[in-house]
Amino acid sequence: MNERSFIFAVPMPQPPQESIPDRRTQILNAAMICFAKRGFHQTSMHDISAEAGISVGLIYRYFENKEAVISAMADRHKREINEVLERARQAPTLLESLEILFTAHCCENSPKVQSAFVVDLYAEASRNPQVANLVRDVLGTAMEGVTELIAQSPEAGRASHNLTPSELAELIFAVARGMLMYDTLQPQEMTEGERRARQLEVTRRLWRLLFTAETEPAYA
Amino acid sequence: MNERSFIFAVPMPQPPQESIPDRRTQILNAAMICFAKRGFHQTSMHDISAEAGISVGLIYRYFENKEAVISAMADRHKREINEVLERARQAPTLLESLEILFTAHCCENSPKVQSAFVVDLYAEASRNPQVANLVRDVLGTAMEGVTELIAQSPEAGRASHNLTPSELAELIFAVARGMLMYDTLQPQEMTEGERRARQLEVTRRLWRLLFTAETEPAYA
Amino acid sequence: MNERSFIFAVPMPQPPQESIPDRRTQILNAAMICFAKRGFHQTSMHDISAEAGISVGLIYRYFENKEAVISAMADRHKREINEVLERARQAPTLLESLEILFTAHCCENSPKVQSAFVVDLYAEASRNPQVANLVRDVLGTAMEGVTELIAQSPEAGRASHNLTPSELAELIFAVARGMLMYDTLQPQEMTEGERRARQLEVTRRLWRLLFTAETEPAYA
Amino acid sequence: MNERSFIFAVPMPQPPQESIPDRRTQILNAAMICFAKRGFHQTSMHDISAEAGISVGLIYRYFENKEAVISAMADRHKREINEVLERARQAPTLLESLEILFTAHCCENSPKVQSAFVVDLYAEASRNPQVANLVRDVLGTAMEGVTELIAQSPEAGRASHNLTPSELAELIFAVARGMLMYDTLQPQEMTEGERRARQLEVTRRLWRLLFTAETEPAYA
DNA sequence: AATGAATGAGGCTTCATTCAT
DNA sequence: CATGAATGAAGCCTCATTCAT
Repeated sequence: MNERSFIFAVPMPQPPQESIPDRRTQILNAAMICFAKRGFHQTSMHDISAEAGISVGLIYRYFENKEAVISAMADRHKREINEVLERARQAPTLLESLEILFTAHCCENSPKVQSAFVVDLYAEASRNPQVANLVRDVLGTAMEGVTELIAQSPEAGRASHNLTPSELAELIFAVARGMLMYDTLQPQEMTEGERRARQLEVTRRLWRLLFTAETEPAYA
Repeated sequence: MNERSFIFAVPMPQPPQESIPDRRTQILNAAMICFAKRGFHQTSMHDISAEAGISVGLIYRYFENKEAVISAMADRHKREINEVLERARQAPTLLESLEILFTAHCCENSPKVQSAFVVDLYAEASRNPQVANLVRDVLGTAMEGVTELIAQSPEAGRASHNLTPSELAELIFAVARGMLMYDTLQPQEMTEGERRARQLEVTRRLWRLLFTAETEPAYA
Repeated sequence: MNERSFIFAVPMPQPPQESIPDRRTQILNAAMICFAKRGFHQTSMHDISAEAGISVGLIYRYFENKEAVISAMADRHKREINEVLERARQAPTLLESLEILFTAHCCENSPKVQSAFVVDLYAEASRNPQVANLVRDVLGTAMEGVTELIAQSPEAGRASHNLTPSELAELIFAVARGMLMYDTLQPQEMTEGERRARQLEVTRRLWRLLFTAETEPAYA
Repeated sequence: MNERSFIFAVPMPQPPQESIPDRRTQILNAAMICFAKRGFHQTSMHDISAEAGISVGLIYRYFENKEAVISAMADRHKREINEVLERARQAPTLLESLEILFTAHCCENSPKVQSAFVVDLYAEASRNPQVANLVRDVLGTAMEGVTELIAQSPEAGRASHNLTPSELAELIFAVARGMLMYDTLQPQEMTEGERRARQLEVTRRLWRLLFTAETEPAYA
């Protein structure tokens, strides 16, 4: 949850934050698994407590109610996206940045963003304005970040189209969301790697299109 | 499965089903409104019956259970997409075909496909294999249709990229799904027209990119 | 619930209102028994449903929630008190009127007012303003009725004190409430008759005091 | 049961218990506030601990369970009533004695007897025999005390009725309880003073009636 | 065909009570 | 002595489903 602490916790004996994740995190991890597996509203508080290996009542010491768990989850999602964005910024090329950004949902270590969860989150957004605001906010931040990355990247300058960075970002995000939605249809047995490959295949095709100087590459 | 038709359809080919929508249709219309408004699992059978103006029990005469209503809904969605695809095929240009195809979800007359419903459907697909199969099937058919349209279209030939029709269709559908997901975030007060415009704006940008001969527009 | 209907329903074949008390009444009867036995907040919805011989869910077809059952109960109590008041008005003497009025809570046929219930109602009134209003209203009506009865009764005129009818009513009601509260301490095995006798004994002593012309009776 | 005293009370007889109210008292004070505000069964152990400013667990060090808190509360109530009775005995006239006795519930310093609590106590008595016994005991003692006061008072002798001291006490207590019950209906904003005045007004009317020689006041 | 009363399992939440620290 | 995290039973309420009318 706070990878940042690695920077400061170097000489410390036992960094308890890492080894014993606090209860909220434990519960949110369990909730994410359940939500991804069954959806928000199909997940019972008992499901979460069982997944977390604690009693039902204990959840209520850390969250006011089920709604609050969903909100906290959405909130954490926001923070995670921001972290991913941060990492994406540090990639050497635009393409690599985008690959980091758009495969976070299927290749991160276990209890991270999962496509089913994100699709559910959008579905929820359509009826819960609070969730809608949050998702819009996440999306806005991420889009700004990418827009900026594009504006600064040398590839974008050489492109053959006349779309603005912002328009490009919009297209890129649309394709990413579309592929994430598509991911939902893949049999659950598919490995993370396969999912990731499938996503990248299509996405790469798009940005090759967007950020390639001219027709030359293919038959040059 | 229009039970009515057994009674009336003896001598005549097939007239009354359309004018007097049968109970199943009436129920599915009501269900679509509820599903779009509240989601599958937030919608109670009572909600549907109230929306349809009938009793709860009556729904069970036409559908085995709630699950069956969702399946039938998905099924109808499939048929509707196929109809839209048929209409799309008859458009004079590829661009127009695509516009027909990709705004069905926001500009059709009332109880038709709605973005929240489709997003929910994908979410459902991720946990219900039957729904997943159905959605995959719909998607497959539609993609084949579009692939074919592209293959036959003159614009595609003049394009500056070297993507196959199938790859292009994949990209197009990804963007469409992505924009549909985005639609979910729009305030509910937005009119159908505004939604449609928003969707098309981005989508058009994509195909202008895909189907335009050169940086300098085709007519230069 | 509507004894009044006797007036109109004379020639009818089968007066269904009486023989099959409607569900609300059935539930309220059960609730009264439970409330008297265990108190409002110790009574579970399951207790009520079991006492009524129906399922828990059914209660919710007739009452929005538990609170609503309590309110309806209080409301019915109000109507019952008004009926008792009506009967009391028709008694030949003031004393008899008062006896009717103040023994209703312990001598009526089964699911009627019970002292534990009334005491609980007052306790509830102290924290639920809605209940407080209702109780105040009942009390106000009853006090007005009694004040009027006193004002019109010949006994009151001959009394040796100089208290107004309203002051007398206030005293009478205070004693009645006090004895009702006392009733709460009686072992539950005590019969209705014994309870009634106990109440009357003290109450009679009061009004003999209030409505007797002079000291003469005792040692005349 | 002041465990503290074991530590300090070795040489001295019994001084510190009073100045530093022990934990039990602190808890009971908090409980009284909660019980009066919400009723026994609406009050959670957490409510009490919060009101007392201690942890929940600590309550269990001093009371076996919630039931025991209620019992102890009732017990303390008994002792308090006895204290009041003692003070009442020392008043110069019967009227003054009674005034002391019957306004204890609304004019004492903070965490003392409160009408809502007493009404709840009687309600509880109707279903908990142990509480019933205790209340009966309190009442019996108080009544005996008052009966004795009446028997010894010169006013009682001059009265115009022929009721025995015991019968008079019974009437007086009934009115007092009745007014306490009535107090429950008063808006919570009413000050202690107003409540007290309201109570006394009616009660005084009664004893003026009981202890006045004649229609023409005693001094005519 | 149609109704809607009825059921009861199951979900959310609270709370008395225990116990490791 | 004191804390408050933890448990789990129990209460309120909803809802899919059935069935007599």
